[in-house]
Amino acid sequence: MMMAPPGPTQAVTTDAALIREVGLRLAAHYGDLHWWPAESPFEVVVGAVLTQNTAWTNVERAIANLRTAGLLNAPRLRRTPHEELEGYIRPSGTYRVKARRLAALLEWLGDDWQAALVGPTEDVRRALLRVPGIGGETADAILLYSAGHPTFVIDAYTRRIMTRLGVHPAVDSYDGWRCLFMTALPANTAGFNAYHAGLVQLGKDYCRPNPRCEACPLRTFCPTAPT
DNA sequence: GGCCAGGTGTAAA
DNA sequence: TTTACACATGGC
Repeated sequence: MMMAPPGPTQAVTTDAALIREVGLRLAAHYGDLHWWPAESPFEVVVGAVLTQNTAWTNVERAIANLRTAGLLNAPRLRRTPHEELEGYIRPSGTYRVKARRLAALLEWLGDDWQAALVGPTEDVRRALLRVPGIGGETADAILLYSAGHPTFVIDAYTRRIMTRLGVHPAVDSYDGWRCLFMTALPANTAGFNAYHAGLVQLGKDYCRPNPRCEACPLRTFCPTAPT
């Protein structure tokens, strides 16, 4: 990966070392997060699709609708008429698109959805990515948070935080970012879970679009933060 | 009121 | 191959 030559005040380090250091600081600040705001593994699957380009609060309303209707299980949700499904998930936005994507995913998963996610991580991941509407982030969120596979989830928070920290992948793509993290960190489900959870929390608490650098636990080695 | 949110696929340039 | 756009609701 490309490295800028260290400036006079910048410690000599690699992106990988920086990523590991960020992980330590996130853990020190937030503790060992095990996280996805869902009550069951199947909710993770549904939520992963519904949260595409959408605030989580809107996803919660949609999931609440499905829960009230008793549809938070694969066999029932899979057999729900399409227009009815659209109605339930409407609060999550882009609901026609998401209803179609959810239906395609449920169809691929089948009634025994957990069985469909068993196998070598990269094999299952490739299969998920062939489902229309399931891209890298959605696939990795399902694999990590619902099925316990050791894969790293890249999202808008991850990119924003790391970019501000001066970390850039060799290739600025989803897989480029994922490769950077998977290379830098030991392949460990709980570790990936806690790290990503910490990034999201940091992105909400401090590293917002308008950042609150003063109290950020990463400010001391973030080149973007005012000194 | 306008901007944006834990993306993805498609169609123009 | 890169860039732009559609999808759409609700919170700030």
